[in-house]
Amino acid sequence: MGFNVRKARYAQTVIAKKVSEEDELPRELRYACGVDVAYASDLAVAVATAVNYDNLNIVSKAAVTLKVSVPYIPTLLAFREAGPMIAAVRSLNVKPDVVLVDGNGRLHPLGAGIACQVGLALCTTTIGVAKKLLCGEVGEWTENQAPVLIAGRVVGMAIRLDAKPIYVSVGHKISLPTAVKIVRELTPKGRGIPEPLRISHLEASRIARRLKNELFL
DNA sequence: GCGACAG
DNA sequence: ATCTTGTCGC
Repeated sequence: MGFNVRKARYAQTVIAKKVSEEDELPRELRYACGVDVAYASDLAVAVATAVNYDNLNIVSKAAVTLKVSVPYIPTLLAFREAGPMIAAVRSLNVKPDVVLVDGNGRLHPLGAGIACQVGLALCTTTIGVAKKLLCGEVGEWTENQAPVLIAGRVVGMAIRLDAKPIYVSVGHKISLPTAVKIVRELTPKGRGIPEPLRISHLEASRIARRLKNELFL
């Protein structure tokens, strides 16, 4: 049972139409979450970290380990990592108001990155945060941010909180301006990435390394 | 056909 | 993403 690239691409065209770029967040944000995935051979370790929006203190952290068989194919990342990510967020003890996903949202060839897929599945507000540009061209920088365009359309924003820029895009139920604002508020000075994502990344890496040593993977 | 390509 | 120690720098 191999992975069907053609069907996956078709699914993305359907997903792209269902994404909402309207702000549908509560007035006051209480919990923000960050999800990331690390690997130990074919075992995907997804970690979701929920923090208090105001002080960034951790309120809940959940890890899920699942065997994955879908290969990593650029633009089709969601079919490999969305499942573990969704399971991790669902394992949290709190329901986050917004979920930051390690990867892109609308900043994708078909406007259906992993953040969109996770948002639709959880029916929650999501934001895509990538460390490297997948596609598109970076426009003119204004202050510390520049739009990312695909065929003249703004699909994301490159923002530099420190040295290297990160790429923010709409996942689901949020507008790009609001997404950028939230990413900035969740990124402490000196860190170049939102705190809940940084914590999830470190935790997932630690767990993956433990699995390799203990299970000889 | 050629080159690029989130994690 | 992962394979990998020490080392240069703030």
